[in-house]
Amino acid sequence: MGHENNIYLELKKRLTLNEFQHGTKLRAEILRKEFYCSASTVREILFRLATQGLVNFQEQRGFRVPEMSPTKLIELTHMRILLEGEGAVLSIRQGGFGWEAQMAAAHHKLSHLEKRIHSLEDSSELVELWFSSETEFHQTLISACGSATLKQMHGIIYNQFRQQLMQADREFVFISENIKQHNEILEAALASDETLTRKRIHDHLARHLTGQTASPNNII
Amino acid sequence: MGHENNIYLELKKRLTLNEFQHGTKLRAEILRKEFYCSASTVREILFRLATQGLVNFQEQRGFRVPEMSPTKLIELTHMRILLEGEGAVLSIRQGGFGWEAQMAAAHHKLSHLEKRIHSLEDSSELVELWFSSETEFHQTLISACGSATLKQMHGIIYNQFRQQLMQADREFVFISENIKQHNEILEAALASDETLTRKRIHDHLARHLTGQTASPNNII
DNA sequence: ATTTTTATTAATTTCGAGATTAGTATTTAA
DNA sequence: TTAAATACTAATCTCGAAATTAATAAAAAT
Repeated sequence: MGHENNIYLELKKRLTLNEFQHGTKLRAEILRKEFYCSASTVREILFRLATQGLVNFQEQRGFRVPEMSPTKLIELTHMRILLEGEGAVLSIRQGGFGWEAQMAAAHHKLSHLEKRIHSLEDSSELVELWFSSETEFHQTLISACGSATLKQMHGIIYNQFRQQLMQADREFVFISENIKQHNEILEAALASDETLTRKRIHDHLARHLTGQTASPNNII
Repeated sequence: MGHENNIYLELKKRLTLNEFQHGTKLRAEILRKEFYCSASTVREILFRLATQGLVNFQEQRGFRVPEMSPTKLIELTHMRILLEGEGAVLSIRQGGFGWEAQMAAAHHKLSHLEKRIHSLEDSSELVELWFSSETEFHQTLISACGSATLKQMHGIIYNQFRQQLMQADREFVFISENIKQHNEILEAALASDETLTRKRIHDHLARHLTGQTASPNNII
């Protein structure tokens, strides 16, 4: 039926949403039962995910979900600042009105959600929704850069970033600082201020550069 | 024996050295004979290479070597400028004496080779050697940046860049402009001039931003 | 003559089993 | 008792063949 690609996407989604525990062994023989396919097919998929950095592979000892690593999170953050900064600047130059409208829309969605979450006691249901809205906001930011390659690279980095961050960041969703920062990025972008946009993307992500956000202490 | 990884590296090397023609179909059934392994093993490897962008995959119609695309080359060049610029600046800050020595060594090797090629009629034998020296020079440039992630991303981009460029650039190896540019990059880096290093990396690669170097006309 | 349908061929995709290797428990020797 | 050697178990890796799908050629219909 050729649904191998579906399995690939499903596994990728689970890995980026951190539905596996860090360090978990991913046995083809086990996963095959869940997806009703052969172990070879799963193995093929795991290799693909390994090339994207979402699973680790060691010869003769199989596949594992990568462990958390403060260093890695810092590196990924640095890459995000670099790629999103560049992508946003290019989008400002080439995006035009269409892009600006998309930015406004993406931010509106995200902002609305953040405010709702902020005023709720139990927001666990909305967190998943927030994740996808946050992704959309940052993707839209670079969407008009004109380079499929840059967007693809950013995708790889972003997914690994998510995987590293785990649920550690859930608390931050509540903090009004986050709402403010997304708003500031939007403002700078719509004002076509390239330098300021770069700075605000940096400031928004800077909290991950200290090696704090990935520490087990921060997990809810 | 677990030599699958060797096959992976061998194929990767061939793809980046452009030993296959652009657009060539890569049939697992054919390649398996060359490597004395099964078609499944080859298929697994081709999937891995596809994730790196070195081969294209289409569902139910197999694997192909990517076609040449001026647009793609421009995008890859842009990424190289971004990543190498950043990596070089970080290396300047953190590399110290050890890195400076490595830079000098890598440049010396490359420079020596370029001069020899420049004074020869038939340099086809040395071109392969030049390729690896050029790679080493640019890798050394970012080697002390302190980010394995950045280096890995750069590797992916660099390989695709090579693949796109094909033999189109062989002529340029002869041109003294190239020797000069490598020298200027070294000078700026050893002088710890971050802005100038960035500019010279840009200028060195800028000839690929016009959409000329990938055109079939330029092929020797 | 052109298009549509059907049969043939050649490719891709999936599978389960056999071969190999790692990990663990047991036995033997010092 | 500890260390080394051996036997056992459970995993990974490789393979060739069967099932599926695409590409092509031949036949039928408009």
